[in-house]
Amino acid sequence: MTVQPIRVIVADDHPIVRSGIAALLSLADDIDVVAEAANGADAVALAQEHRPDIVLMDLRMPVLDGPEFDGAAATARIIETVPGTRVLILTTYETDDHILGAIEAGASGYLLKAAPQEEILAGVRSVVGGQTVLAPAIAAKLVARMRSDALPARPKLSARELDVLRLVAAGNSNASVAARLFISEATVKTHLLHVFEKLGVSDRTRAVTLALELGLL
Amino acid sequence: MTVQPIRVIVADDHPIVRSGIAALLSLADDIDVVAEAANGADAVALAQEHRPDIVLMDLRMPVLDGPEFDGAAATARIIETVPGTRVLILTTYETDDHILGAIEAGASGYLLKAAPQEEILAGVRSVVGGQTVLAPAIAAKLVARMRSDALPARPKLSARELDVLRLVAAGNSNASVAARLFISEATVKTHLLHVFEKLGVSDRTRAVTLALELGLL
DNA sequence: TCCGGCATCAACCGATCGGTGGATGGCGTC
DNA sequence: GACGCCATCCACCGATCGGTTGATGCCGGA
Repeated sequence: MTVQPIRVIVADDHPIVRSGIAALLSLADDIDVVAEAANGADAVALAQEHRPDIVLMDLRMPVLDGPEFDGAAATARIIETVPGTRVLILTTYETDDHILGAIEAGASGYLLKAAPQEEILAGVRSVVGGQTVLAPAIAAKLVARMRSDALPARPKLSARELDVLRLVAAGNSNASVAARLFISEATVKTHLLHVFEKLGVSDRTRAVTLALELGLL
Repeated sequence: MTVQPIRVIVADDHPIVRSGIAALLSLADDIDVVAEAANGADAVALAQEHRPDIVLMDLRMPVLDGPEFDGAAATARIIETVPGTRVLILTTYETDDHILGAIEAGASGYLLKAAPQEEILAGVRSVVGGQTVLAPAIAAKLVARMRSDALPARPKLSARELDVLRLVAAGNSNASVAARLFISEATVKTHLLHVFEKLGVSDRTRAVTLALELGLL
């Protein structure tokens, strides 16, 4: 009674890398490389044919004639069309701009090609077990990204200006803002004019959208 | 010539958990527990006093009198005031809503209390080495969060209504929108009125902010 | 054919907005 | 004291907005 091995397809445009990964995986008794793909389109076709447990996907592969499939697009296509197959992304650099694209496309793991062999094998086993795997460097980038999303620049509107702008953003007229803040409409308009000056805009709507973009609201 | 051990403070409001973690860490020759804290304020004070390599921080601790410090706030305070000290967050549940707060506060790692002991020890060593550590379940939550951010709900404004609304959001008057879309101002106003109806608002500013909230723009 | 959704357009009118003069007073810093 | 920033306020006026009437025409589906 033998345990079913993890069936893997390796997708990378560099033959040496592809063979190297395949050779590494072949050393593991519980992993079986069922096919190799040199580009995204082949990866999708082979995945649909073999229905593997995992596709090891290089993020950066050339886009060939016909349907355009870079790593992220191929990932999305596989996840969409081959139920039960997970995609483990291999990237060369942690600075790879396509990482977020692959996240959005539904990949289950992200490892660096430069990772120790044990880490890649462990990653394969974890992903089959339903886990999400992030190489530490990629986790750091992800965290930094979320941190930068959360902490945008902090400018220079006064507390009162922000009070007024918040109420305007919620759809209040100047008269309504005035009533809510117990001030006159003239004061509201003055605050708004100051806001317009500071943000370099000339209408309330743009003031609000820009303030949102800048994280002021 | 002995290697300098990793100096750790353990912060958790439950004595049993605290002792358990401290005992686990004491088993490791390269880790030295220098203090224990029962709440965020104590964690901050002890970190400032001992300047450890790492604070193991429970995310959910009661907020006591005086400065209010839950796990995330204490994390921010430590990172701000104790250079060289990193914070490794321990959470009970991967569904913990405070995880993102801790990320934003600058924590370097996130592990589940239920993780295997080796994983916690490895996490401590990795974080001291400058790496970011994510427990798989937490990585999955982070990834899911980024994915949901990327794929917001998609409602029911027509293409033309969205065209108009986008230009309005950018600060264009109705006349300017009309010129840019090669239509009359009356048409712009009609589209806007339809947008107001569909979104249940009565002014352009609120239409824009709501559309942004709903992911329409 | 009918119907609904969408895109386009007009005229009119009251409400609201944005801009442009002004103004006072409080506070903190030099 | 002078200065800058902030908060508050006024009157006036042209520009713009939102709402309310209408209208036509195109397209796709039943």
